[in-house]
Amino acid sequence: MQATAVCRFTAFAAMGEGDFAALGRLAHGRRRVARGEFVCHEGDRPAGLYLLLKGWTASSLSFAGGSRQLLKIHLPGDMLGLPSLALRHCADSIVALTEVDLAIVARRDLGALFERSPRLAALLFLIAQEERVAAMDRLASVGATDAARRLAAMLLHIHARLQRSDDTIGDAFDLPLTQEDVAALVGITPAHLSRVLLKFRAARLLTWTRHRVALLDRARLAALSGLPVRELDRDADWLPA
Amino acid sequence: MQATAVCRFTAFAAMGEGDFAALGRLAHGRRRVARGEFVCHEGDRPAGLYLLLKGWTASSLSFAGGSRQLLKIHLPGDMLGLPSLALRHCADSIVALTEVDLAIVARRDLGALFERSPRLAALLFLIAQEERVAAMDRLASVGATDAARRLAAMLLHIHARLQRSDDTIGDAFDLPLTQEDVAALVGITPAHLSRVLLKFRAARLLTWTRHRVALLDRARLAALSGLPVRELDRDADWLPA
DNA sequence: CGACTTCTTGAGGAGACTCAAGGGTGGTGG
DNA sequence: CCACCACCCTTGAGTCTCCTCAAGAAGTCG
Repeated sequence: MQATAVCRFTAFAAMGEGDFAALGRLAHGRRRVARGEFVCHEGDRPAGLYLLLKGWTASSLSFAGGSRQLLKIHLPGDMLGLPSLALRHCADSIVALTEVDLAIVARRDLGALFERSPRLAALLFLIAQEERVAAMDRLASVGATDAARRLAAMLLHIHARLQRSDDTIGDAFDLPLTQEDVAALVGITPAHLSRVLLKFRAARLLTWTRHRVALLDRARLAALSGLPVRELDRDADWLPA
Repeated sequence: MQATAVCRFTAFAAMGEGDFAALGRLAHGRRRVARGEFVCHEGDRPAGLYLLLKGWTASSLSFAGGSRQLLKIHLPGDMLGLPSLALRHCADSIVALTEVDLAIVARRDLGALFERSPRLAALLFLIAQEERVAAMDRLASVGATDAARRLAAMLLHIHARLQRSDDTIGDAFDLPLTQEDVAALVGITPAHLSRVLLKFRAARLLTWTRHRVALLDRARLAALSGLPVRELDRDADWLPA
């Protein structure tokens, strides 16, 4: 089990030795997915459950007519397939944006986690709530703000998540998405995204070359986005011991 | 503990006697909120945790400039305040759309649930994932479709949820939202909503008088929405016993 | 009945879309 | 090492959805 995965859990509370061990036992087996390949398709029958170890994936939902919405970018440490756990058919398609390494998690083992490691289960529950907050923020951003604000919010969110697992990245990061992907993520067309980027560059808010992005003025981007910075509750004292 | 709340849990798997009892012990105390009053405000310090017993509430996020996005409509049986459990400050504001009865849930008792009723905890986890799917669907709808499609998706979703707790409602239901609220929910302006409704009525898709809505042709509305019908996994066999 | 909220409708405008063409950029193979 | 190709990004023109602002109609409640 990787450090980036563990830190999602320890973000909320300290873990005991037994919890670390139990978390390590959760995953059995590996799966490698090449860039552009799908981890699963929406509508597929049983959903696999994975921990993303290396690389980026994106989950998306397609509409008749060819339009699609990118729902979320998954980074190392994220669990894949959890929402579809509640359904008969996969809710979303998950595509590998880079070469990806997955750790396979069996449903039974997840069930056993709830039985044997209540504290860990509660932490996993908190991670799910954190994901809900992120989805709520994105919904608000997409539903109530214009393209520039959405883009600012999205870039800041990805940057903040990258920074959580590596606080040495500074303002710049590699973004293995095409502008078509980014447009599908913020809910605009690639052509319009290109125009918005033109303004951002002119305002010295960022640089964006190929797959490298540098956020030159995060404070102004944050103000533009209109979203508050979300602080995690870093010592949840109500959790079982 | 009300039947409508229990059925959110039993939707995924059967519960034992002990589970029913544990669920009943989860709530202590009641809170009544008048229509238009807030259960909590975004940015507030500690988030209360509630089970909605009676009435409707809406959670929303506001932006500078006065625009707001309604994130979710809560119906009886829904838990309130869970996403903010992961944060230092409340993520969303929750307002009572009708007179509302809440059951108060203490964080400690939630923690104890994970410790003593692993099966119930896993079911609560599944409910959280179900909420994530709903949020994903709404994000896709708002990000990738036009006003008519969004409205169709939203109405069908609320209807389906109402039908889950009362399968005698038929096609019609009371909707305690103003058109301003509905507009904020689907991410358009009230003026435009009014125009979209005009078309829907002309196409005999629905009737909409004051606070009463009848979906005359749900099949066409569903096709219009572009979203698949989500079927819950009705016997999750991986859960702890 | 009167004040208020909510809904409808109009005119004008802005943000974002479509379609299309042109120019980079990186990768691949000769 | 260079040429070619595929993909990606940019930019333009025209259009449409949706917004803003505003006024009037309709419904609701005291």
